[in-house]
Amino acid sequence: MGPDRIVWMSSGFQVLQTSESGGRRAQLNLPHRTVETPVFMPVGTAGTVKAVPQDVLESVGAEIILGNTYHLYLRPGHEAIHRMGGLHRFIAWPGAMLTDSGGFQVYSLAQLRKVTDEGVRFRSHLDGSSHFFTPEHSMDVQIALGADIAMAFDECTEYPAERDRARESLRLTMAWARRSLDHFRAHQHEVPWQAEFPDRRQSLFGIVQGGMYMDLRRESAEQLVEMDFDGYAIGGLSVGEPRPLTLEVIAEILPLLPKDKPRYVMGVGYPDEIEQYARLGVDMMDCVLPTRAARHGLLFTSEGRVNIKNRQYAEDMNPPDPACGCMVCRRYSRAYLRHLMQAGEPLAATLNSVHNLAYYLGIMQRVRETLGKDAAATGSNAAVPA
RNA sequence: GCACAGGUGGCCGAGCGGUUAAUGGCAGCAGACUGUAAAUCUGCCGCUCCUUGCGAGCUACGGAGGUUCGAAUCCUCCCCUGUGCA
Repeated sequence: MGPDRIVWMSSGFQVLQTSESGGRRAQLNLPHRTVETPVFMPVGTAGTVKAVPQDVLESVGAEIILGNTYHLYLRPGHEAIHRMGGLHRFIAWPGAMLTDSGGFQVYSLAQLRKVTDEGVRFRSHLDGSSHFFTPEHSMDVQIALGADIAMAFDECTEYPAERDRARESLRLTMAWARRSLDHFRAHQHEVPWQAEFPDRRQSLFGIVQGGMYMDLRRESAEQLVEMDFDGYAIGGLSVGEPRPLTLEVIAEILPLLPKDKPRYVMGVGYPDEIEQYARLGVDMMDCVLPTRAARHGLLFTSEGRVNIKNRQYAEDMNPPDPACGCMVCRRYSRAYLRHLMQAGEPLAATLNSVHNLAYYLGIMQRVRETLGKDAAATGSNAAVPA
């Protein structure tokens, strides 16, 4: 049995082909560009995919990158960015962007925050100053930044979490999802580029939580679908749980999400994981791993992981990945990359990151090709009106 | 030549009579990293052996002696380095 030919259409999302395993080849039409999915999104928290210039991101095939509400609010400030024309213009990135809501920081900055129903009080990791984030505030910041996609303000539940804790955390996330959506709908026209693209609109995605409790997860998905977001994310994964469990949650929840809207698994993963999830029907993923690991000397290659700092590469004049055609592998040797790491040269971070991103994006490219070989013909960069 | 100050494990540098194979830092070796408080963090880092253990032995704080139950730490002589004065 070949892949079925059912095509799902929605405002900004066209599913071109769906495979037997559930994987979808689709196009996501966003205000700043059309993104081919399944897609991997490099993380650019503070307005930069660390160590990689924007033009290089483009040349390795990045179509959409992330920014972070919390970090950009603290510095340089969302209002300043709005005054400068929005995040795209500020960072000179004409492609698509997505901003995370700050929900992950509720998790990662656990030592620096206090959560109440109303919102979260953070102590800035930069200067210790106090800041109160509510769903409404997160929306205001994300609208001011003006990414193509904003995320609901959620609480990324830690692992392990007792059932009561996960339920309470989910209750908060669901209430915040409602408030996020209401505030977003009332203010989404205030994006900095609205005058430039009057017929395009920013999207808001809801985030499924529920810890590792499948019934809570299901409940979360159902409630979010009821609220009718532009897309749906599965959050709270890869926070330390066993990998089979991650897969179980994804496989269980994906079918509950609308087929005609993008599905995004947040914060994953290793190369084999993103391929696996994409073939299962995940349309979007993001992860700091390719860039962070790169800065730490870990390269992902067709031959597996290569810790380029290892002595064995000291005089290895082979390319980092012989099977890779990226601009780094075409030009530089393992020996040189190791030398740059050893010497603490900033170029090491750049070259390693470029390779890893090229590798990740190459994986997704291949997955897209095998999911729908004839999909490209329908491709178009025209944005679809709301 | 005289006067000070010094000579500590690959390097820098603590220790100044006993939990010292010797604090730290760097360098080195390896590991971790999953909606970025991360160019970070963790482990190892004198030699040998094994029953791999808060194991055994050996060697070590410029050199040689000495004092002491015990010395990198105190004393004597010698060698060397830096600074100042001749």
